[in-house]
Amino acid sequence: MQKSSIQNKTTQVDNNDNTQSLSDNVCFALYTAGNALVRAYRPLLEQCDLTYPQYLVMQALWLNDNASLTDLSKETRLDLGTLTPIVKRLETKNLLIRRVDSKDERKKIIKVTPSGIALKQEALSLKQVLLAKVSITEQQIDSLRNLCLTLTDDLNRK
Amino acid sequence: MQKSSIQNKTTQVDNNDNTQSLSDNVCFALYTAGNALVRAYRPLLEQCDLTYPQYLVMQALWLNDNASLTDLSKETRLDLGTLTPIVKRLETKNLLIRRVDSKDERKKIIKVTPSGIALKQEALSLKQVLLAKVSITEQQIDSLRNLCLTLTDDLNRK
DNA sequence: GAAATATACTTTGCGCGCAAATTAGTTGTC
DNA sequence: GACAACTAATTTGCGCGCAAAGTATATTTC
Repeated sequence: MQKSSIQNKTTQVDNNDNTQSLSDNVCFALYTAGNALVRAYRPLLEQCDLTYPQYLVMQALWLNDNASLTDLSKETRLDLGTLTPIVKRLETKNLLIRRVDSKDERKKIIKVTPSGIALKQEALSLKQVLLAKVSITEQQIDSLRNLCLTLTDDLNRK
Repeated sequence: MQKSSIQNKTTQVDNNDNTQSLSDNVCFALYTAGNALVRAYRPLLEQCDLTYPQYLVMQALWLNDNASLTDLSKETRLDLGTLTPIVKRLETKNLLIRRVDSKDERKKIIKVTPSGIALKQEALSLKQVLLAKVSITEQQIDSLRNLCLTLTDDLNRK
């Protein structure tokens, strides 16, 4: 249920810190991998004129069009304050339109345009290009994915 | 050596995309976990008056003081253009000083101050607080760490 | 030893990511 | 139907993260 005692391997009282380099830290590894991912995606997504977060939003919409901003926020796990300007930029690129929900005028309904739909195939194929650079097995990728999802839920809890 | 053929499970030519939600993507999972990590660390690091990247830099220095900016950049995997302002902020917080290397006046040597050293114990203990929220086993954490490191190397290669 | 090349760091510009404050519309309570 | 409480989206402020351009010092080449 809870983490086991954290100081049973050394005689030092407080510093059970066997860290020799930052790479010994999950946190660092995770943080760095996230940065590397976005960096690696950048030149690929450039040909679609998208940033990675913009790409995420488009993916969410390709799966679930006509979502409200709040819906998108839940799906992408991005803050509303982050999402608003991203969606606005995608609108100026003509990939989606935002209209007020007539049933609830606080809500904005986001709808992909034909241009936005046209981008789908090309953009989604980039994932294969990226994964081709990766040496780990599909099983490991799956394991990585699940560990990340669990960790995210753990960290978001309370 | 290389990824196996990518279209042998479906009859569709191009869209072997069985994605039902963003969570089916490693990339999304990784990106989200990185964000969740920084978000979860924020309130903890607040009592040290550090951001997560600033914390990373301090950790690097606690392990290896008197490093040049380029050394720090390699250790933290952060761009020099990212690092410069971070280190400046840490200097205004009196946690480190920057001085020009007398042997090579292009280099800046970064040295932790006594205040910076005094922060070490408290700051490093925060990791336990964070990990206590996490439900995955130590083995899984280790596996996650290694997968992230491998992935990072893969993505940074070429 | 002057010119070309390389290296170390800084600056600029832009897009996040998010906490906090704000605006506007909706629902609940009386 | 007025007022309070809530919800949806926007705005503001700040610190990244990094590509690209700029500045200064070192090294190489001739």
